[in-house]
Amino acid sequence: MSIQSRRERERAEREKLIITAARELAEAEGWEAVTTRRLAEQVEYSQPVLYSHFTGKDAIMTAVAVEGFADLAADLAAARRDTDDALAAVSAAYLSFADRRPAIYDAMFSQSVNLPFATPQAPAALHAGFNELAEAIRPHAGDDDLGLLTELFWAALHGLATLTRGGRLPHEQHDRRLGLLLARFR
Amino acid sequence: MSIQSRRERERAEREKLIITAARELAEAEGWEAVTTRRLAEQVEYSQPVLYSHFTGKDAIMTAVAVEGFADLAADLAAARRDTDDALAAVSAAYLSFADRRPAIYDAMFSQSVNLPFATPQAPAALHAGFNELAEAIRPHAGDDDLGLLTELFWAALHGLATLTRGGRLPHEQHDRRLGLLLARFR
DNA sequence: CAGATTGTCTAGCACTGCTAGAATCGCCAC
DNA sequence: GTGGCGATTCTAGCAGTGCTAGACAATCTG
Repeated sequence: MSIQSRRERERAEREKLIITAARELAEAEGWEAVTTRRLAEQVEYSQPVLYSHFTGKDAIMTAVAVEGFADLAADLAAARRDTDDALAAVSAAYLSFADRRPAIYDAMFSQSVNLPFATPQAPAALHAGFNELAEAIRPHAGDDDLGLLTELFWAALHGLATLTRGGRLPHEQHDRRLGLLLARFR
Repeated sequence: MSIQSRRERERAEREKLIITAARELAEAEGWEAVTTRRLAEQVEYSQPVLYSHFTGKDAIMTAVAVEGFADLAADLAAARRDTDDALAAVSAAYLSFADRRPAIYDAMFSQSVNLPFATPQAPAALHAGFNELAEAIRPHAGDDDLGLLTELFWAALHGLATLTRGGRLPHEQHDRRLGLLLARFR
């Protein structure tokens, strides 16, 4: 019993190590630099070990994404707590997250399609983040369906984040663009 | 002179053939199925021929994207012409394009980062499409900067398109979400 | 028709994700 | 302690990727 639980603990630690290494490598050099070989070298194990923890590279990216949802939800919650203009603060925190951690943001919202999203089976942290957005919007929802309106607002933030990141929108007027969005939502 | 112009013509035709084959393959099976080998087989030449036309696979995707900008601009222009609610028509046309032709849409807005965007060097078709959006928005811009507002509206549409496509937003309430967006922009 | 040039292809490099089977390690009964 | 046994980990390799050097063939010129 004890010996088996130690093994499971070690296994869990190594799994965490893999996820962390993947995240750091992706943050430093982008996901295309995260190869199974480099990842294995980073955690000082051979490639096949990765496959005893995850079904494949996609699953590793998904695990990183799930971590990211928790981080994002925490950022949004903190932003909403420390201000009296919740909508502006939460929006800024969201865009800041996307800007500071583009690789994780990509894993969360642009890649790894295998995660359940708009269902109860979605990761709890994802619901938590969505709820932070929803609470920030609630005062401005009026008669509109809060869930739908939150989805729309999220989509707008996501569009700004991805288009800016991909060079489709210039960084310059970023704040004014956000200001326009906020004005249209209240 | 004549003989050289014939060669250049044949070369241009073959280049067009490559782009068309890449687009069709991507539309049928997604970009991950578009390998240089399959593409070469499709156009009935060997792989290195591709590299005498394009610097690499990215350049081929970019060429497909440029074609896509023209198609999208045409769709938006047609939508704006045949209606008296320009904003709704253009928005619906945009989302319809993203939904019907996801592979091309990805090439245009999610991949192939090498294209100049928010500069005069951007492809003419891109400016044309942007202008269609801007003209649809102009009546509702009020005192806001039309360019920035158009960028914002575009970002919102883009967010809706990509999140829906990636399974992040359920298809179901799609129309109501668009209705909310339109309501907030006029 | 010979020679030069242009164009094209064959073959191969270095890399990818992933896996079968060999080798090694750690635990347990004796 | 020590041998044996299972679980774990590694070495080696497969089939595929984008891309390219150098051999080959086709084409036009004098």
